[in-house]
Amino acid sequence: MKLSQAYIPTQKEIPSDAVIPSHQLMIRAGLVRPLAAGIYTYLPLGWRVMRKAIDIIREEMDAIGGQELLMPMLNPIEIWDETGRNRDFGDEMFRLKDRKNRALNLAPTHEEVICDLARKFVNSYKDLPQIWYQIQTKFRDEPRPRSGVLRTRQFIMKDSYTLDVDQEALNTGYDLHAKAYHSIFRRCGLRYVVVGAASGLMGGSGSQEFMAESDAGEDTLILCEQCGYAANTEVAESTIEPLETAASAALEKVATPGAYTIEEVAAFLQREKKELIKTLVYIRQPETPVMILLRGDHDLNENKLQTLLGHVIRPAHPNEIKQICGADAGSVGPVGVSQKLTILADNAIRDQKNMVAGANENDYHVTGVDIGRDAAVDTFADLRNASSGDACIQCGAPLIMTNAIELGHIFKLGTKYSESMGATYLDEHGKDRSIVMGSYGIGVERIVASFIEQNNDDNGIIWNYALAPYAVHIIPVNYGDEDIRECADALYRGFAGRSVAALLDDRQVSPGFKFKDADLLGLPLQVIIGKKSLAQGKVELKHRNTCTSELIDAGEAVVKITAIIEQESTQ
RNA sequence: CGGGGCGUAGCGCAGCCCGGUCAGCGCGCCUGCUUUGGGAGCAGGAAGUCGUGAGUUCGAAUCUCACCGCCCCGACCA
Repeated sequence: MKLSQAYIPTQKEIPSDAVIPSHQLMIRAGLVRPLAAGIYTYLPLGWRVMRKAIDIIREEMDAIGGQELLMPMLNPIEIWDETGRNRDFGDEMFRLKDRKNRALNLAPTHEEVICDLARKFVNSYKDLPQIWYQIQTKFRDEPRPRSGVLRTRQFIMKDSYTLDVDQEALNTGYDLHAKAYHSIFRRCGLRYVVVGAASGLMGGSGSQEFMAESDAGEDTLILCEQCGYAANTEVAESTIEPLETAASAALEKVATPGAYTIEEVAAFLQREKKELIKTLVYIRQPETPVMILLRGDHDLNENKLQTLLGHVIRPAHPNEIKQICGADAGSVGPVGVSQKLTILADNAIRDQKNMVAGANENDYHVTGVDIGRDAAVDTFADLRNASSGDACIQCGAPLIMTNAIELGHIFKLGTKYSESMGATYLDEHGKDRSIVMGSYGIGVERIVASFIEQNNDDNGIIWNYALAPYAVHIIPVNYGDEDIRECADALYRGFAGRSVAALLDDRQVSPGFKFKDADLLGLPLQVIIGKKSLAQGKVELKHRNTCTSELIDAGEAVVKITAIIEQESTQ
């Protein structure tokens, strides 16, 4: 491609509303343009990168026996009612009506359509297993689109689905996907980790996420560098050194005027935060109140609470707390509270003595609380967020926390969808059984954005060969100079003849302008053709990643560069 | 959905407090000449319903109200 004719709108200035590096660079390098909040156009250069990622995904999916298909993104709402997810997705699903007032939605994912296909066409165990996948646009009305293309309302996803006879067969399809995902992300050149995760709206018995380590990530991971334990904080566990057992003390009610938060109470009573009991009140839907006790320096993990209770939960409203406990949030606690209340406590406060809790009377706390003696705890469980410095549950080493971008997520769905939609097959004994399903997603934009987050410098993007929109950037310092132009054109033709994707900067702009643009676009190789070196029959070959350059014979440049690309592409 | 910020030329911004030659700057764009190894120089030029709508006022980019849009933090998030 010749830059003089290309639609690659680069810009020097950082767009004011882009905050993270990938977002800034994707706009500055002319990869994408926003149309509305969370909705982007992929410009020619950006789409070339997307296609390269898609090609890699397609190759690896085909390699595990996946069959590509394409499902409609416009769905009749009825299939979503069958599984209950029309309700569960809530406002996150785009809904619309057709001219006959029939309810439709834009698909946020495709389990329902897959299940509909499966129940129509899978009859026998002989039809299984199947791996079906597509690479297609998804729609989600995110409450808050953000971070450029990392969280958008319309995005491209590779989603695949396994259909199997039983759990064991599902495990095989699941493992194949894990293998394919490793190949995909490794080939893309991403630094990533695999973690245990929560299944959320998808349901099912297990899931793992493939996470790109990045400060821009919305997820937080707990990692053990010693034994490799890795989990999303949604589900991460840790062990805590119990506090050295303080001596039991008598209960004492003390006035704590104006002190409501853990920080305020700790400061007022001159106790450490971890000596306080953090008391929260939640409602197990529809209306059962539950009291949760945590150590003052710990945070509740709602995902764990929800899993424990097996119901949808929500924090109690202030007026509910007042009604249940007789005091406002900030002054409530387990001591002397109504016996009807279920009290759950985090493992970390089991057997702790001489702690401080709210007195269920505004502006009062009680000291000397002995959990075993004074709090009618129904169940102790792991309810807190694991945190950096906690001990690993596997090896005891200190855990670390890191932010990450969710690249892919693989789920063992089981029969949640096949049962509700009646997707069954006949087994060897002629018995009707539900198809066992798995579901597996990859966010294509997130591959691109994560790569840029992990591979950039002050001057711009640093592509690898796997994702680079073009492999070589030809930079004639002065395209108006006849010798330079002839050399540049010859290289350009030479690359075209060898199917090497090359970009030729044939614009009449200053050399500095071209260099800045080339570094911004970040193609792996730059061939710089200047008057001085060309007089010696040489051109300059510059590597974007190392910023090193060498002079090579102009006449051999095409052959030599083609060889370099072939060699480095396969590493 | 809570909290904060923003909306003025294609992009980045000033002007708003204190209403009245305030329609302005930089980059980009167009024309001409010069220039060609790190976002060139000179000269000339085009371009904005000041987000939208009401209101206050003799007069509104500026004050008031409502609405719309965008960004950030939180909630939420397969």
